[in-house]
Amino acid sequence: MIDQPESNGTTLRDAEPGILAGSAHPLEVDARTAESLKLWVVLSRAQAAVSAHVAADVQRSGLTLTEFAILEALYHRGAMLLGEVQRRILVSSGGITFLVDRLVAKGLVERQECPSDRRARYAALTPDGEALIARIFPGHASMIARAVSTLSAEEQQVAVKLLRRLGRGAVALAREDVNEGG
Amino acid sequence: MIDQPESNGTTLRDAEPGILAGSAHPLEVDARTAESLKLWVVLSRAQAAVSAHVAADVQRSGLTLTEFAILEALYHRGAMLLGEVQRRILVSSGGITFLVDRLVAKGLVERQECPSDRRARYAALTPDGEALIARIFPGHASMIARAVSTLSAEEQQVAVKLLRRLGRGAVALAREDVNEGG
DNA sequence: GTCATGTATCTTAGAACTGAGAAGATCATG
DNA sequence: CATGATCTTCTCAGTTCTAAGATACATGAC
Repeated sequence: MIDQPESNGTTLRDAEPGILAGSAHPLEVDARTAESLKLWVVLSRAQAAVSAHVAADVQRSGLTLTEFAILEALYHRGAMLLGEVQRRILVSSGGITFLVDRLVAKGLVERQECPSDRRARYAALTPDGEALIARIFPGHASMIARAVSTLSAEEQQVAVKLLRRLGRGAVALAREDVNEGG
Repeated sequence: MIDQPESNGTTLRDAEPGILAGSAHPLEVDARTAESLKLWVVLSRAQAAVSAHVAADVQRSGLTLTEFAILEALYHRGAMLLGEVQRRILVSSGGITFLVDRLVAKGLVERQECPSDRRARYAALTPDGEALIARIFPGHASMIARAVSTLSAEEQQVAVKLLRRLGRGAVALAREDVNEGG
């Protein structure tokens, strides 16, 4: 976590990427591009702000955000191949090995062989892991609800629609680039 | 970056936190909370997806995202105290020392004494640093505009308003918690 | 069969941080 | 001016993760 969490009340203050009036440099982009830059900034800051809440909550159970994401995925989806978990929580292949190792050491997760493919392994919750996630998930959920409660239910629905489209669009664009560039 | 970027076309696929139909467990939260959880998931995924574009772009100049954020802040705001930069780009106090050291080693940034407070140091762009950021910023800006172009200009404005309020609200809530808890 | 290619996980080195605390400077107060 | 509280940066050990390659298995063409 970032230290000096309050200092002078300007932590996480509004972005104002400096492109606007009062900048040390003249305007360099048109208004439309400026709005896109602002979107990128507020998107990152909102995510960081909510993430700080979630991380603090999860940390009280002795878990990192990423560890919790794995437990939650296994809880709600059942056992999954390591590669599936990896793509779902967006870490590298080395990262998923590292994380599952750590959860195994904590006794929360176990590896299981895959009968149809001897390269692959399942990750599955142990009884301890299932008990832990079942115990903390409800509080976790209401904690998130509180963290985003600045938006009304209707506004949250609008935000979900826009963000889902934004995310999907960015992923699709990245795939296009890969296909054209490679 | 995460490897296996395409594999089976389901990377970054839609979240569906597993709380809905077909889950291995019964519904555990009400619809309102489920929508908040979904907001948290799509927020994180959208941020990650756009961030991947930005990081790839910036990496072509031999910079990390965080290094670029520092250069951009100094470019648009002029020299800043290390603590100001730290709060602006959201890293730890150790992190800002580390990052500025690295930018100094690259010849892009220099430290300057603060005449009114001998504890403090300014970070300022060197001519090389200024030339670099001036050269890459326009392309960077249009690259971001492209990454978020799935949303129309009007939708981007709506998203900015909602995300700004969401971020501010979450930060305010965190401060409340600190004041009550400490 | 066997060869080439692709896939799934693991290993390793090291990059990019965080967190705790030290050291020095400043500020507020009596 | 003391004295203590608070900043500001820096140090350093440790954590979390990435990238690249290794290993082992699978799959399809021949």
